[in-house]
Formats: sequence, C-alpha cells, structure tokens
Amino acid sequence: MELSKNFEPTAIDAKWYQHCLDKGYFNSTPDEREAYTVVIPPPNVTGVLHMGHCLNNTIQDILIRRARMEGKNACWVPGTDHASIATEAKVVQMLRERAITKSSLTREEFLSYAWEWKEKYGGIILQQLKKLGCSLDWNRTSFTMDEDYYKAVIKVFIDLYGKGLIYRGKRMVNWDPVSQTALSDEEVIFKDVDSKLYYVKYLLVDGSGSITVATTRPETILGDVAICVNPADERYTSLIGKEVIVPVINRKIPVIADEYVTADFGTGALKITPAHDKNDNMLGLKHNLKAIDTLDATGKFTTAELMDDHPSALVLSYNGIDRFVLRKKITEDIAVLDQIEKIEDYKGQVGTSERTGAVIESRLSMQWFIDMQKFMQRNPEALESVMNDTIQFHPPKLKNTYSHWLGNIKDWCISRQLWWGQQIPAWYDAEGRFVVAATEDDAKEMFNIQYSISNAQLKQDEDVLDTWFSSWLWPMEVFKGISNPGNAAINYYYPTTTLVTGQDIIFFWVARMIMSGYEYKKELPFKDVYFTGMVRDKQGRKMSKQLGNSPDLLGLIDQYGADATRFGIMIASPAGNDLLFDESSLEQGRNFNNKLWNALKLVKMWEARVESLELRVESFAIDWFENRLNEVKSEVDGLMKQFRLSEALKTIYSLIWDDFCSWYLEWVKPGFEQPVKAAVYKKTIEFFTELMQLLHPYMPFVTEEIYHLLQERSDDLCIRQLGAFKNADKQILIQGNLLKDVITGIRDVRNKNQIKPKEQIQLHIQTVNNETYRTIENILAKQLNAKSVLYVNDKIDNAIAIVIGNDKFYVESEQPLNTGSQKDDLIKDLEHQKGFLLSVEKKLGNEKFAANAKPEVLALEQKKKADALSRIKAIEESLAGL
RNA sequence: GGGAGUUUAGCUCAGUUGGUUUAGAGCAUCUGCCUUACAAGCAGAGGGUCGGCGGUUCGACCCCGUCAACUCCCACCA
Repeated sequence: MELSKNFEPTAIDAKWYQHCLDKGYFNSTPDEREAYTVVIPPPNVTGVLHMGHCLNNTIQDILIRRARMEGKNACWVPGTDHASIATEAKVVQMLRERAITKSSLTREEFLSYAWEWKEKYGGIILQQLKKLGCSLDWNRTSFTMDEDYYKAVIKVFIDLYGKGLIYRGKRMVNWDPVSQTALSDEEVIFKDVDSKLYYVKYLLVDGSGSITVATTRPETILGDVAICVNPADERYTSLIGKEVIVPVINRKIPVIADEYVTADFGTGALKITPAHDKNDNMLGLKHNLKAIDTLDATGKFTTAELMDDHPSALVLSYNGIDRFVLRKKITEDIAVLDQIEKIEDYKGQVGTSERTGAVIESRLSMQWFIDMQKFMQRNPEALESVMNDTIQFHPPKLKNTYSHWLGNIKDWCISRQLWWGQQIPAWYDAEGRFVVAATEDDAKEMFNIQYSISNAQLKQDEDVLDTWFSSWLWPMEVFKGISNPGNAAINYYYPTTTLVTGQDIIFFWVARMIMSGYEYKKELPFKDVYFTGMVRDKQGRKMSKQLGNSPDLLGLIDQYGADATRFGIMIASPAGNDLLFDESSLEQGRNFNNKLWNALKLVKMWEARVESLELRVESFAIDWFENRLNEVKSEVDGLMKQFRLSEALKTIYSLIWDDFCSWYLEWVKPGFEQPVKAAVYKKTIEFFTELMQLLHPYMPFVTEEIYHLLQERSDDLCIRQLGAFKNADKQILIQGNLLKDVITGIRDVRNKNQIKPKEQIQLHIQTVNNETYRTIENILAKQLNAKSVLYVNDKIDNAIAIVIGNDKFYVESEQPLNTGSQKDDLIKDLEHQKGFLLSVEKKLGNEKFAANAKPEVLALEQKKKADALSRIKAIEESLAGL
C-alpha cells in the first residue's frame, strides 16, 4: 500500500470517529470497574464552537481517553444549556425577521417558536465537538429543558421553598432594560466610563438660599425624595430638617442627615432617589421615604408615579424619552432655571448586562430569591471541602477567590422576566395570595387548606427561573439524580471525577454545583476542578467579535486537522493561566503529524526486507530506547496525575521527535536497500505502538490510523489498555546521553571544519573507560561517518582535538585543519571550566559549608571539582598540541 | 478602596520542599545541507548579570522585606 506524502487528516478523522461510534467505545454503562466521570460544562444551546470550548473540551477528552486506557469506566456526558436570556434573544430576533413581535404572541405560541428554533439550530455545537474528536457518550446527551430535567428544577424550587430557603419580595434588583428582566449580581459587569458630575442647585422652600448636590444621574432628579447630608458636616447642620424644592417638578422634599454620606465627596450633599439606586433605597427604607419610580421597564421616562405632583407640561413632555436622552435634556432645562452650578468630568463605573451589554438600572421589583446565608448555614461543607482540598482546585490559588465570595455571599435573585425556561411554580389568586406547587391541581388543594378557598381561580407566575438555577443541578440530573433519586446511574457515576471549566464561571456555576451537591446528595459533586484560563490572541487581547481576532475554529480544523488543532491548543496551555493563541502552534501540530507519518513510511519500507540477522549496532539502540520509553511513561503518568497536561505533551513530543526519530531510528536504520534485522523490526513496531498509545489522548486520529497501519490488529488503539510501568536502567540512559553528546560534539567539529557530510573521518578516543565506548562505538562510527573508531593512549598529530566529558577525541580528515578556530573554542571552554572550578573551590573552601552541608551535597561538590580538574587537564593538553 | 497573581532568551513558558555542573524547552533567528522517511525536513550554533534594591544563609531563580510594572478578582462614594 502506497502511503501519501503527508498525513491527510480530513477523511481519516471522520473514518475513525465513525468507527468508534459504531463500536460504542464512547458509551458507558455501570459495571464493576472504577468510574471516571466527567460532565461537560453544557454550552449554550445557541452556541457555536469557539476557542474557549476547544481548549476546555480537548482537556476533558484527554482526561477521558487516558482514563479509558487506564482501565477505568470512562463516562463523559454531553449536553446543552437552554440559556434563557441568550436563546430568548435569538428567538425574538428570528421572529423579527419574520415580522412577528413577541408581544403579539401568547406564551404558548412563543414557546413553540422557541422549540422550533432549538430543534433546528440547537444541536450545532454538539456536532462540532465530534469534529474535534471528543469521545462523549452521546446516549447520555442532556438538555436543561428536557422533560425530566424541567421537573427536577421545579422539584428543587418547591423543596427549597418548603425549607424556607426561597422567598419572594420587592427588592432592588439589577434590571436589564434591553432584555427587560432582572439579573443576578453575577450577571452584572462593571465597566469604567467617562461621565460627568452635575452640580445641581436645590432652592430652599423658605427662600433662605439653596443647597447644591453633585450627581451623575440628573435624569433621576424627578424621583428625588430627600437631600441627605452627614450630621457632622457643619456646613449643613442648620439646614437639616428644612425643605428644598426639586427642580422642574417643584416637589418639596426634606433635608435629612445620615452618617452614610461622606462630607468630602462632591458637595457633601446627596440626593436621595430610592427607586433608582441601591444605596438610596437603603437610606429610603431607613428614613421611611417613599420611592418614586420614573423609568419604565425599557429605561424610558414615565410620569406614571408623578401624578400626585401635578406635573407641568414640560414634565409630561418627557414621557417616553430614553434615560440617556433625558439626561441631556433635563440638564438643559435645569440650566435654563440657572440651577446648574457646574459640570465636571468624572471617571465612574457603570454596571452592564453580561448578555446584552445594556447599562443596568437598579430597579425596585417583585422577585424570587434564595437566602444564601441560610443555605450556607445548612451546608458548611460547601466551603470546607474546598478549603481542606477534599475538592481540589487546580490551580489552588482560586480557593481564595472561592472562599471570599462565599464569605460575602448575597441573596441570589432567581426569577427572570422571560418565557424560555422553567416557569416558576407559584400560583396566585386574584387577591395576590399564592402557593408554591408543581401543578395547578396541587395548588388548588393547597389554597383550600391554607386559605379555605375551594376551587380558586389561579394563575401561574409569569416568570421563569435563572438558567443557572437549572445548571447547578447538572452533575446530578444528567444521571437523573433529582428526578429519579437513587437510580443505578447516579449511584455509580456520582460524585463525578473531574470538572474542567473556565475560571469565569467559578461563582455562576462551580460554587453553586458544590452547594446543591451538598444540599441534595450530602456529598461533593466532583473531586478535582481544573480551571482553564481565557483564550487570548497572541498579543494578549481577549477574543472578541469587535476586534475580529477570534479564529474560525472549524476552518482551522478543516485546514490543519483535529489532531493538529488539539496539539496546537494544548502545547501552549499552562494550567490555570491564560492561553495566548497563535496559529503557528497549529502548524507545529501539523508538522508533528507529518513527522509521525514519515516515520511510519520509513518503517513500512522495511516490511518487505526483514531478515533474521544477528544484532550489532542496533542492540544498544534498542536497549536504550526501551529504557528511555519506560522513563518517559512514568514521567508522563506523574504529569497527568498533576494535571500538567501541556508538559506531558511536550515530553511525549520530544520523546517521539528527538529520541525516537532523530536518535533511535537513525541508529537502527539500515543502509540503502539493506535488509532489516527481524529483531529491530519487531522492536521498532512495538516502540512505535507504545508511542502512539502514549500520544493517543492528545491526538486520537493520527495515532489510531498509524496503529492500524503498523500491523494487522484485531483491536483499536482507543481502548487498548496501558500496561504496568517498568523501571528504567539509569546506567543505560547515562550511556545514551554520552553517546548523544559525543555525536553532537563531533558533528559540530565537522561543521566548523567544513568537513562535508559524505567525507569519512577517522575517530580516535583517548579514555580510561574503553569499555564504556565498546557498546556504542558502532553507532558512533555510523552517525559520524567514521571509517572506524580507534582507542589511543596519546594524542594524535594533525588531527582535530576536542574534549567531551572527561575524554579526548581526535578527528582525522583530509580537510586542512583550522587550528585557529579550534584553539578559540578550546580556550573558551577552558575559561568556562576554570570559572566553574573557582566557584566550586570557593564553596568547598568555606569552613561553614563543610560543616553544614549534607554529606551527599559535599560529595557532589567534590565530584564536580574532580570532573572540572580532569576536564581542564584534558583541554590544556589538547591546547599544548596546537 | 480591598484581595490575589505575574515579572526567567526576541516571543510563549518550565524550573517539583535552597546545593545534578555560573539556568532549560518550544517557536523565532543564524550557519551548513535537495543525505532514498520527512525542506511542513536534516545537522549544528548563537542568545539570559532569572524586574530593581536590600536582607536571611556556607550557599538564593527559589525564602523574607521593599520598590516598580503588568494582569485578574471582589466592592455600585453619589
């Protein structure tokens, strides 16, 4: 069979992925083996694969594939998140394209469009994961709005309500005027903005003067209910208790005092607008002030709550004006009254919606909350387990972040004014009384019991639950642990083994899964959490649509293949740090594929000319590589156990490229059209196979292909089990290093003396350890194109002399000697050695060192000294001969 | 405003309880090679006073202090 020039991934990737699906290799069912369980962080059902997913899922796949080879029952669960806000926005957009407005639809009609959208586009990202080679158990695909999952979410809501952990109340919440829903604190992102500080003069009712306040939000002035100053601020003490007039609306409001106000900010006087600011609201409650809301759900001005003030035509004309337009307009109108004292530039921060980017309004509204303080009192393990490493965070520095957040946890607003999601199971009668129940019938019964009303006319709460209120059950409910507790799957797979996710959702998701895990399973949800950093471009900038610096991942996979893409993203991916993505690392991956491919081609060329011949040169090579392989196998095992996946890959890469291809294969390679010794062939196939197995979790396709091309197989690489580790013979490894050093050193000499590769040399070794070189002299001769290797006791005239280790080498050739450059090299080396000797002698000469250092350290230093001395002697002798 | 982290070669990073040679790798760079597996390659080479200063120690990239720069998280002083 003719092998192509280079590795051609596209068809091969697809072939092996399909093969594994057909064989059911990725599927898992409980058995007697140890489970290795990973649940995918469910991507948004609206999502398309980007670099973050690529990193995240490649890591999970590596862990899962490795576990599968280690004899564990590996189970990786796929699925998607219904992502209420994001999906609802997509559906609204789709409707707009069909000229349908959401408001013209009933809830049921809207939801049927949403499901239609989900069925059509929802699974795209899962298909893309297949391209990446992810070995997910597709039979277990879950969706956070599946029927059972939906029920589980409702069940949990009802349960928490029953436990008194959920309450309903009118509170200040983060309001997104674009998606027109409340958001949790975690969904608000603060951004620095350049704004203005407006100094507005409020006239005293008694005409005795005015008081000036500084505000960044003059558009909320019409909702002012008081002016507040610090009681200790002498400038204002005489004004406390007096009344001022709110500009434009002419409402009379009191001047009050509270320690909250800092005297040295602005003018030291604060306007209180309880309907539009969290702190103002807190002060309003404290001082028993009314909250006057002047903005509607879309952030436009409304006079609805201003009618008691008998608004002027001017005020009425503000109706329907956007908050930011009004800011400018009302400032002008107050300026006309000569009540704008000044306007200063101001750098402030403004909260924006994580999803829509809209500037968040603090808005008073009726919402559902989880009492997190109470929740944590019930589940102190949620914090303890992380702090004492029962759940291990990688990197551990995130433990601090986690404990700080939990220590200052605030109530979680879980209601959203959307339709796409689990509808809150609360039922109201016309009077606004409510019960929480799974069905309307249950609710009616409860009304009967609680309020003695039979057959009440009930209406279900319009709102749905925060998406994260369903995601926090993910590791349990993908195994039906909530909807069908105690079933075989949840008992076997939970707690899961490792969670791989971005640090950006540590609060949104990780923390809450830990909390719900303890609440519902009295157990941790996973043992290790591997946090990935953010994928940035090579200049360190975030990937963003605006910058246009997010690469087209599927395009990259098409261009380089899945293996090269996985290699590229893993090779530069230190655990827990941000990853600077550079397409050149994918090129490196592609080149690595070709290297493997070409090594395969070499070995395949041997197939036809295997002969039973006695080993000569090759026996050391085989011995050495066998030990080197053993050494790396346990090294890689250690690295993977510590989640140092990038380093493990580098180690494997170097083992294959350098040790196997550049050294081993060159050492055992027969000459042109020469026969291949049977033992060499056999061992080489064996080594190659083991290398493919080692690499397989990282690059599943090329390794599987090569595995099958190396020889006829009845099994597949992806389920081949790793054997036990063997110890490496240190002596052979040391000898191998010496061999490499000598080859490199003498090749350098050849280079510097312009000895052509084809020109043969005569090599002489002057050493006290002839035996060391006996086993490797054949390789030396072959690799250095030497006629033969001779052992001498004295220097050879008219030869190039170099010192490697403690031994001297003489290279004879027909090329005229360049004694000058040789001398320079030797002198440079000599100086280095002398400097080194000096530092060692200084150390050894220090009495305190001799007294304090451990014996083995002392011995080592003495050996260093002896080595340096003998090396210096050798170099000096060589120099003397020039 | 509070907290955490980072700073090692041109770039991206290793450096595992302070002593295995006055620091390693990949990429990039330079030199020489179209050598029958591989030019997407082969063989070599150069390149760092480990952010600055001070301290602990016989000995510091590693521990402590301090300064500087950068990054991230948390926190709505209007």
